[in-house]
Amino acid sequence: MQRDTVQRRAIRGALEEAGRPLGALEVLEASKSSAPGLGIATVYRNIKALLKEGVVSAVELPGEPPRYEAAGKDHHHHFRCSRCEKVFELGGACLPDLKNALPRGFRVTSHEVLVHGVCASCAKGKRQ
Amino acid sequence: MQRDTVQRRAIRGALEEAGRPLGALEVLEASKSSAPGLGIATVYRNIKALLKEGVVSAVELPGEPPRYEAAGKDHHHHFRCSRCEKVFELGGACLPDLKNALPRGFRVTSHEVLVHGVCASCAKGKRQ
DNA sequence: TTGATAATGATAAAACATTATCATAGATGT
DNA sequence: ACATCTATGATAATGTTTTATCATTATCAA
Repeated sequence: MQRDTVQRRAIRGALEEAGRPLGALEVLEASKSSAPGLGIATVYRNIKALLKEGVVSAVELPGEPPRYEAAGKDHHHHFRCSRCEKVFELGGACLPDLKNALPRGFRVTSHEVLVHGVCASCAKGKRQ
Repeated sequence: MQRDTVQRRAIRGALEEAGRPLGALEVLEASKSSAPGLGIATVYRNIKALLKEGVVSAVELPGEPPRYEAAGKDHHHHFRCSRCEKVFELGGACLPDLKNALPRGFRVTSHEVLVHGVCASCAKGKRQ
């Protein structure tokens, strides 16, 4: 994974410009305009490479395949629209101090929050 | 699913007495003492039935199969030990008001929090 | 421009948790 | 105890996402 290809640029571009985490198929769709004929295998290959490079990070979700977003952002969480199933970034909301909630002896390394609901677009009754 | 069987009682008992959410295989293990020869299919069948009855509820986790816990508890979240991979209940910690963090027009229906870390037992260096 | 070889696309295969199948065992009402 | 018919256990099948394979294409240094 060291050559500069249309596909690779398209995939990386799609992830960087999406503004929200994308699933593998979403990446495929978003990249097709700049890389016609793009195949899903190439999407997976490049996502994996971008993860290893640290350019992209995975957003794991309960019960469904991971989304991917540009790495290096400030700490944030996510919102999943139950209607269109898109995931959005959610800045500014975070957990309070956990000390009192933790059982004795437990050590925290990280945490994640997922908010469920309906996004603005879907709430307005739009198709997507 | 209307007859009273050893297997059914064992599975339900395991879930009610675990004190933490169990995965399907954990349920199998925990139930085997009271129901020798128990098969995984029966575990899945009964978990499904217990879910429908509302006796048990699913705890969905990012990137791995759901755990199951006794239903009807107060709002709470979960802690996952990255060493033994067990999931524990975490009472008392919750999100602050989300109003300011939400994009305009987004509606919230629910949320979930998962705290990652090391449980007391693993932190002490125990095997499990 | 060419040659070496990495990357791609199509698709088969893998990995997984979960569900279906089916013969048999066992719970229930009489 | 009997007859009925649900629940079980073993395992094949499914559904889904991801990875491997491999012939072909395209990048890039010389």
